[in-house]
Amino acid sequence: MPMNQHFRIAQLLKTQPLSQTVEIRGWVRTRRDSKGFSFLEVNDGSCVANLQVIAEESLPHYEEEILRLTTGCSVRISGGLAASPAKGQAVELKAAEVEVYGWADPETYPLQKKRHSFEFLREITHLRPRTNSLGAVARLRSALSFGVHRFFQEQGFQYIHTPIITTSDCEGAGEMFTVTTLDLNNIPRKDDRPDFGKDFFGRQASLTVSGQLEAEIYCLALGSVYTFGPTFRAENSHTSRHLAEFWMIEPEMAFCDLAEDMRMAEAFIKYLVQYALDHCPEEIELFGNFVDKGLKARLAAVLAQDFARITYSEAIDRLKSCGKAFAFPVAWGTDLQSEHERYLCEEVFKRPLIVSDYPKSIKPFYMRVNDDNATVAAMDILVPGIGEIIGGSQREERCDRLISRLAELGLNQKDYEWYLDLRRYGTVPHAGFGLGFERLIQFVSGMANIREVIPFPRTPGSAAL
RNA sequence: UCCUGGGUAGCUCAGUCGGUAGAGCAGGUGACUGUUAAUCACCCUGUCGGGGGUUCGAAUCCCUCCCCGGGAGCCA
Repeated sequence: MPMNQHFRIAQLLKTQPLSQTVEIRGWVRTRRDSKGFSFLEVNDGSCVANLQVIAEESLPHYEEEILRLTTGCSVRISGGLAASPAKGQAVELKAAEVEVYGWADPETYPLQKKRHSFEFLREITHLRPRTNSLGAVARLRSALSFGVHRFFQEQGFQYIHTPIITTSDCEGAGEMFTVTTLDLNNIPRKDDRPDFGKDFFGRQASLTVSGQLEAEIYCLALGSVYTFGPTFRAENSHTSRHLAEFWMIEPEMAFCDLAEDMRMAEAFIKYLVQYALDHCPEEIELFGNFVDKGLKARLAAVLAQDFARITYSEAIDRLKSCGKAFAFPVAWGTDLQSEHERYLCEEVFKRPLIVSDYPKSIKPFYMRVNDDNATVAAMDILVPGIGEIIGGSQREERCDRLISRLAELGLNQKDYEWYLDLRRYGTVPHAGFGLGFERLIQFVSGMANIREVIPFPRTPGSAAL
């Protein structure tokens, strides 16, 4: 029994302490009346299942209170747990006492005893976790968060808190949100531009788009590290897989090359899928039944097979020779388009796919240049239905190569001196990747829209609560 | 930002050729019932996204604005 003196329904259903007096606290999902008594379905958020409560008419306030209970009312109920005589549940609670904490006027309470569209539920951000599906997502998210930490802790990684407010731009990651305390009605200017010298930090600061560069610092001191925190992109993206605020996991490993990076990433995803199946079987069952019929088979397939692997150059050859007409032309040196990735991942390989060794011209400065001097040691992991879920690379550890890459890309070396120091002093081969946590939850749950897998989605034009 | 589909009852939607609106679910009342998406009967609910225009007459046609979904780009 937990410290707060009442049973959680999840535990109750698991242990089934028959003929004991127990007390539950939760919210009424539905009420059905029968001759002489009522059935109450109570959910306390601990699991998908409700507990069926039998409330006899002999209970005090039966007419005035119990017969008025509707979806959403909060209650405390104590009584004896008994085997249920009817099908549908193993046990039920014979109420001896029912106390109503709060009513929920059925005329105005938005949640009804029926299925709602996810679009509608998005409009009631503050009530949607009370539904079966969004509650299940919340539990899955919590479990997977813990699973992330467990994986890395088991592997000897250290958890690093990289800054949320940053003054370094992880080039190529996307548009940044500026953090400022300047008076927006009267912005000080210098040389016809805002004078960030007068701002809070004495320079322009932003919300982080990636903790990678900072994680490298600790990687090159502690060996293997990871970050897990909020990340912000000010892109005007209107899709089912982009958020302006999302959570990213970024491991960074010293003495590690791209091959090992890919092995680690594959093992990580498989670990989390297995973790979800082990710790959230009822939630996965629910998603499989109501959200995505093919979910369970797909997750099983992910665990059973190795991820497919292909280099960028091989991918280009494959796309060119497949005879399929694409809206965007296929040419070496240009980025793979969504349709190309989907074709390879969903039609050719039909499983997660790792594409590696992209042209250096389309990748950021920090990726390690391969011996061909044309490609870099980068990799993306694509999964069916979602697309890119991981992007990673071996980092350029050779100081002279890094300096020439900065110059090639027209970046100011002065801004990266600290980063270059990591190569000047005791440099080591190292690699890492970034996993979009919400995309992972989408993949594991089958939820089609990323706005359903984060409690409070932030997208262009929308930041409720 | 571009392409595309939408906005009608609390929710999900239908609405023909332009003639001021309907179903299912939810809700209310009653009946029945160890029920479990309960069942049956009856009842209630509308600024048809906003504004403008065409017309005798607009949910329907035209213009415009707002909002939402899906796709693309960008990426995780």
